[in-house]
Amino acid sequence: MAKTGSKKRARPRHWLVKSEPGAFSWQDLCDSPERTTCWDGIRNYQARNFIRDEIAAGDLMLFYHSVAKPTGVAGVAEVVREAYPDPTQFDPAAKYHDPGSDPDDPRWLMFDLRAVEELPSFVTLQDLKANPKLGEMLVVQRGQRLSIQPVKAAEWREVLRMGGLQGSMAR
DNA sequence: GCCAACGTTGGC
DNA sequence: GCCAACGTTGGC
Repeated sequence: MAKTGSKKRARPRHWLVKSEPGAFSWQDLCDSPERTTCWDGIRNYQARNFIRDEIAAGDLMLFYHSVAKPTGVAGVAEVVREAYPDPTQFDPAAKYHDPGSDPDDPRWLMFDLRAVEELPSFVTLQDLKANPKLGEMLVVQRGQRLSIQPVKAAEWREVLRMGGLQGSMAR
């Protein structure tokens, strides 16, 4: 596993995380102690590899509501603790229990996420799809199910602009 | 509720 | 290693 400090790319990087608001919404994040939660339950290898290899403390994330009316980006969150083992994989009672994961070499990782700022105006998926500058953004691609997606710097700026957020975070 | 797209599993 | 079957995601 990558150790802290081994993630050498320029910081901060930008991401998009999906959550079904019926299970955990942007408001739920804001209402959490310290406006922070652990992002557990990731059981997809590509997303796991992002957590393990690329997501670092200080990275910023668009908090996206999937399976919602409407779907779209609700706010900006910050990674406040990077990759550590997701304990639910070892809990037989947990939905995300994975009996195949070795406690000495955990298969699944999580991180901690803190709400930073709500977008003054919610940016819907429809809005994103309608913006030609975002034509290559992963979340607008058909069939894109990855629950943690990298976001390019230009896309990040554009989404924040659309949501009415200017300033330092929009760099 | 429908169904397209995708990821995983398991037989061979 | 192939690929059909299955389960899940997620927009509509």
